[in-house]
Amino acid sequence: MRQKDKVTIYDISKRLNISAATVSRALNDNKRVSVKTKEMVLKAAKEMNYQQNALALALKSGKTKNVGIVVPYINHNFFASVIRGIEEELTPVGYHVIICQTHENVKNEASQIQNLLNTHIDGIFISVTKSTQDTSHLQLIQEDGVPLIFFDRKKDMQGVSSVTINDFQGGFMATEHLIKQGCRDIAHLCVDLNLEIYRKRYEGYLEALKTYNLPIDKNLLIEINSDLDSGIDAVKKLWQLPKKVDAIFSSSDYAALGAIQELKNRGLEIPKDVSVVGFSNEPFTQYMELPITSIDQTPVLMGKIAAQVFLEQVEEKQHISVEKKVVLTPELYIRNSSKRNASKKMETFS
Amino acid sequence: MRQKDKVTIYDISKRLNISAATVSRALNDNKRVSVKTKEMVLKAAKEMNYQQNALALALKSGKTKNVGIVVPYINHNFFASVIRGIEEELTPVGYHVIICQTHENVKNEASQIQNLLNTHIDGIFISVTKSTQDTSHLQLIQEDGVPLIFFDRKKDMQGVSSVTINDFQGGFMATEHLIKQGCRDIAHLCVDLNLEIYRKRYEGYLEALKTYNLPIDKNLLIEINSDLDSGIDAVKKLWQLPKKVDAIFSSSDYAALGAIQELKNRGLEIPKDVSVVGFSNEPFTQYMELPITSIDQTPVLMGKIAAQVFLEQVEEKQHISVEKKVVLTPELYIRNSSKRNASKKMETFS
DNA sequence: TATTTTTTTACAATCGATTGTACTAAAATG
DNA sequence: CATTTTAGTACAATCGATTGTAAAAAAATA
Repeated sequence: MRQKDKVTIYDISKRLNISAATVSRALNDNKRVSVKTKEMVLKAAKEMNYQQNALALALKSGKTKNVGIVVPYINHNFFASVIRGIEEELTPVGYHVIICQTHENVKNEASQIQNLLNTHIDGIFISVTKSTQDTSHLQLIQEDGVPLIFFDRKKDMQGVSSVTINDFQGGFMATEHLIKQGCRDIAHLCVDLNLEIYRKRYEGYLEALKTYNLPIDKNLLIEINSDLDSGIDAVKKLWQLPKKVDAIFSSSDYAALGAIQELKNRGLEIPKDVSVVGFSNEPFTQYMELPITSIDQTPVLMGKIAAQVFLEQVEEKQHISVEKKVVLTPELYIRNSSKRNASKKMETFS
Repeated sequence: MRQKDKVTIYDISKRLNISAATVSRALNDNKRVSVKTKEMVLKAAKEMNYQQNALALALKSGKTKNVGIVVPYINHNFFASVIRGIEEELTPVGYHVIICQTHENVKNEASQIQNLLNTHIDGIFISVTKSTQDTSHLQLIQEDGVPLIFFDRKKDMQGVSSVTINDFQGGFMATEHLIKQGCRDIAHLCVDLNLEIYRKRYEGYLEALKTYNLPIDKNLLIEINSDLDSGIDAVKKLWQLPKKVDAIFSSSDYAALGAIQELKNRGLEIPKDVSVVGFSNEPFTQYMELPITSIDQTPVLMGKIAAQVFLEQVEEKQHISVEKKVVLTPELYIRNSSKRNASKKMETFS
């Protein structure tokens, strides 16, 4: 059976000697069709293995039952997990999910969006690139009347919903945890402060220090990229300072790992001499010999909530698309890289 | 501009006082339209910001420029990377990628496929679930005349192309490497031997032992799941044997990690006492304090090749869809978990 | 039985682009 | 100048499903 052999309502109508319109109405359980005819049509449809042509429907209705997801990288655990969450929520209600990646490039972002709009998508989920400043390509989505939902990395746009985590709280929790473990001189490795998510984590860190009456030392703020080498470099910089820190809170798990490696190289004991906390709860953090304490961003949940927000917006009959800002609470996973009480002897892995 | 405000060829035709057919032909650079008219139409189209309606085109042509990818889990590094490869290859030529995950459940697999076929997909890429035995849902794809391409986990079906890695060679390489490091009693942790990929790795392991005239001891074959605990259990079982092994080749990186942890718990030195090699080159293997030697499956490349095979098949004018079996060569990444020469002192991480 | 009301079904337009056929010009030929 | 050829354009059908309007058939009423 090739595509062209697909059964249509016309085939059914011919076989039953009724009009295609009646077949269509019968299939849609319209009251204008007699019960007898309905049964007849339904039976024939089943026998002939009729499948509704989604394209024709989409052309007529303007709804494709497809949504687009735009992320920097699809194979990063965080984004893949958000996508999974969205997918799990939308597939059961008949949507398909189209994935696009931008490689952190705004130009790609714009063209992917243009592409999606052209495909007549029913909605777009996006986590913007690090370099996205101008939002004109995002406004195109609004102008087309397509629901738009930000997750994690958002831009401030009127009428656009978003699902994020409370990065401020995450930063606070991480720092507070370190303080409660007895740490007093806590360094912070931060990624680009121009980005809201990283800035908020930094502000949370500051707030925790303030709350517990600890001094704030600007020298303990090190700017990094989100990679292993940055963590190594950061420790090298920190150890050039006269006063040595006894804890590091890194906005990146990768940098936290690099920091740990460099600290060990210098013969320091973790967490006894220096405690370390990361951010993102990347899978590897729990697999390490020395598992790393980290903040979990609940990405699957984030995806699910984003999907729910979308569905609400779509089903909103009155088109009063109220913007909705959902902020999820991050979770602290305490592991051996910061567990001072349990650190006399290194526990079994896991 | 709402959906309905989208500019159509009729809008252009009205403005220029010509027929829509001429506009269509002009836009498609048909020779039956004069150069003057073409220029006029192109100019108007640009001014009015005309965008071709992909749905109408799809309905007419039967081609949607969408492909489906079906995988067990989208947020597993391997699959996410293959998807990325496919996406990178197909997006530039105008395709969109629709992702479906099966959660290793055949029933989901069947319904996802049914869904995709219903959406008039131009092709389907699939890595089947572990439990997929019956292939009737896959045959539906063929019967619909939709190109089907297997990657990694395939089924033997006539006329269906596939892209896999040479698992036999991977098993051989891993084992040979251990032998060359001086190991003589090599255990193998294997996942379900009913699955071709795992069975081939096992066969590669056997072949390497044979090649180097090492005895084959069935007691050194331990069946595992692909997780950390399985690795721990495997070592416990192995250490109940009278003779202790000096190397472990695991078909799973996770189990390899578990094995390493258990070995360390027992006070054994790695790689001096026992060398360990994993499979898949999961990202965490290189981040460990003791980085793990592993076999890389080049997933991004696998995706790209799969996409190319698909494109060839689609562009095949004569519909002589020749089945094509591409087998990629795996790569061995040697790291400290098996590097005996360099193991007097543990090297810096990375 | 005649008329009105209700039920049921058919016709035709629509969504937007493509394409075979037909027709009207203009250019080329005798 | 008349006729043939060619270029350029218009008309209409098509893809498959939906839906407003009209018409036919059946049922209910006078």
